[in-house]
Amino acid sequence: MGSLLSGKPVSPPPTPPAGVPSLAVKHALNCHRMKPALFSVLCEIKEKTVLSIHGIQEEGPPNAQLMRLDNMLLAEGVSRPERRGRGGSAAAANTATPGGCPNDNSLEHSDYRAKLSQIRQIYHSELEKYEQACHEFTTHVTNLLREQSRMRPVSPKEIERMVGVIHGKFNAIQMQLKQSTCEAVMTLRSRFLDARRKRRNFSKQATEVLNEYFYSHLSNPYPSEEAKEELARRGGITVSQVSNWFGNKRIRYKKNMGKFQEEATIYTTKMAVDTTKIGGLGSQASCPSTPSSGSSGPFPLTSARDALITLQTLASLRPAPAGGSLRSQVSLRAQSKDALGVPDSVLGQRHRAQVGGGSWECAILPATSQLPQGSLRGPSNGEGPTGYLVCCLDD
DNA sequence: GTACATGATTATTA
DNA sequence: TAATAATCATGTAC
Repeated sequence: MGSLLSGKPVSPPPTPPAGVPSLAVKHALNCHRMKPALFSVLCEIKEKTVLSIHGIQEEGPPNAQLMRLDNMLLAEGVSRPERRGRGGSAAAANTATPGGCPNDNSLEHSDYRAKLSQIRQIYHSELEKYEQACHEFTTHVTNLLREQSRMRPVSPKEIERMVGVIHGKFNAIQMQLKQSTCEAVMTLRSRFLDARRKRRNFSKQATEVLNEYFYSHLSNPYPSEEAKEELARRGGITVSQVSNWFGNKRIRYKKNMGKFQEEATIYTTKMAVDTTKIGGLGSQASCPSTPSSGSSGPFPLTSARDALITLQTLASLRPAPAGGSLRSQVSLRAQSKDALGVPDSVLGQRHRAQVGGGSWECAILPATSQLPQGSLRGPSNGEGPTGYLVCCLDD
């Protein structure tokens, strides 16, 4: 019960104005002769009211949702202050990147960590603001009640209860903050996981490595596990991605071979040139080994492959060691343009490569083209060839 | 916005 | 169990 203040007779304010009563009014109230009696009545009413409210607002069991939120924020590393190590989810993300491009993982992880850190900072900053506001407001209300206790019965218990109410209100705000923080973390996590599932085009190098293998093993484009591992290593992708790629490629190639003919020619010619560049000796130096090289099945030997093999064989030849302007020309197996299965667009495209002291020039030329003096080209196969694969070796 | 390319996923098959 | 075929979902060029 609040202490009774000595009252003196005073006339009550006729119609209290809105807002805080003036000092004169306060003084008049304090000095009113009826104040003690009025005060005791007020105290009785207060006591009943407080008890009833207290009964209603009795603290229930710990808020399960709040506990869940707290646990989650703790698990996500948001509740804890900024630290150097990875958060729980970030650590989990580090170990769960199947099929993703390893080259991008660190970037993705750092991005994830940066965003998580941002969320953590915002959370702690807001939390601090709320705590400060709560403290200020509690102090303000407490002081106000203490001051009011001079005019009306305000027990310490009531002040305590009011503080509890204020804390409850601020806790509700805090819970909203925690909830929105959890949502932000969840969104971030789902985006991160989606990003790992998201399709990304392979790098040019990876595509080239895979295509080179595919077109150089067109008769049997089924790389062994070792070959897959090698291709994965060279392309900076995973073995399963290599498997996926070959699965897709085989099907799409079979479905529409015409569409891939130009690509096949480009790669076979490129491969031939590359082979000569590295001084290949007939081996498929730039390609991982193939498990078998059968020519039957759904991928029959194509003319392009024939051409490649021939070129690779040619690569084993060397310019004449003797000085001078010896010009060696080598003929390839005769192939008509149609038999080669090349589109007109690649006719005439030349590819040069340095080999030792000389250079190769490979091209698929129209049958009618003027070849350099001494050049050899595939003899006519009697079917009216319209193009030849030609390779000249200069000294 | 649309069409096409392409990597990934899934159900089926040998 | 690996390959195939169909399909999904996203990237990219126009």
